[in-house]
Amino acid sequence: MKNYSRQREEIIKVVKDSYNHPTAEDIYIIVKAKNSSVSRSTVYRNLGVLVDNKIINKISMQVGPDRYDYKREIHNHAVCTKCGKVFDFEYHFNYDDIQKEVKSQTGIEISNNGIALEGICDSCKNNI
Amino acid sequence: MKNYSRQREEIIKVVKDSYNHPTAEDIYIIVKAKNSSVSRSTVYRNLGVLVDNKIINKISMQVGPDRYDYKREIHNHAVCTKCGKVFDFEYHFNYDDIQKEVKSQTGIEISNNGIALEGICDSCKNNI
DNA sequence: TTCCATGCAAATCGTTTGCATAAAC
DNA sequence: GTTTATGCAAACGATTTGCATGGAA
Repeated sequence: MKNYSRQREEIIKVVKDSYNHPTAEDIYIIVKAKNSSVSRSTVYRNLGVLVDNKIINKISMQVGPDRYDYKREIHNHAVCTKCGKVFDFEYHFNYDDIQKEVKSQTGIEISNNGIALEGICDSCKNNI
Repeated sequence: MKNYSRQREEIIKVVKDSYNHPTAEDIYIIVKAKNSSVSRSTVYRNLGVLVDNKIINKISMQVGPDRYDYKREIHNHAVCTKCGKVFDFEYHFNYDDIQKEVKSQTGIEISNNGIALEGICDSCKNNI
């Protein structure tokens, strides 16, 4: 990350303070509401930079726009493939062992971000 | 799934015969090449139906279009977040226990599709 | 003869890009 | 003063939709 900018600071703060896996648009709205001017492209550009610098995670979705998550302790995600809601959950995966296995079988060096699983949430299951 | 159609049959066959996690566009090209006429919308519509009917899986990507995978034995995916390539790998996760934990912590009923992990593949790591 | 699926083109959604201006260092 | 970031609007890629037509039960 090169130059400081007010916008970038604001964006980081918003993601850090959001515990609900906001979308780029969510973040844009919140930053604007704080009477700080930003443009959508600045939000997208900075989210990209922050992901590259491993300050935040990007969660890609089966439905709807991508979501972002500030990196704290490792935790896992359960994503609803109907409505796109994201929940955190705890589970003791053996990350080191998994990492080693994946590396040897596929060559992929997995990022230690927790594991994302998919399914259908309660309210989606009932509202059909 | 309601009515049979030649196009749907072709699409299923193509996904079943592809072991490289094709995109909707890939599938469209292949079906057309078999001199069967299809439109892109038919491909997208049928892929949606097939996912809903749990005949195929949809893999959502951090980069590039979604990919599809015919459902066979359970296996896991390792996805490169730079180039979007998808690799299969084997690992003995305790799916039942994970499923139970996720359900009780989040309310999400996870689909038994294997687990997808993300990272950077060998060739992307070297080409920077 | 009703219902469902197709094909086309237009529309939509999320995101990226080019370019001129402004701010950081 | 050179580099890097911004804002705007336009472009883009992937996917969805409306509507008229064709095929299946």
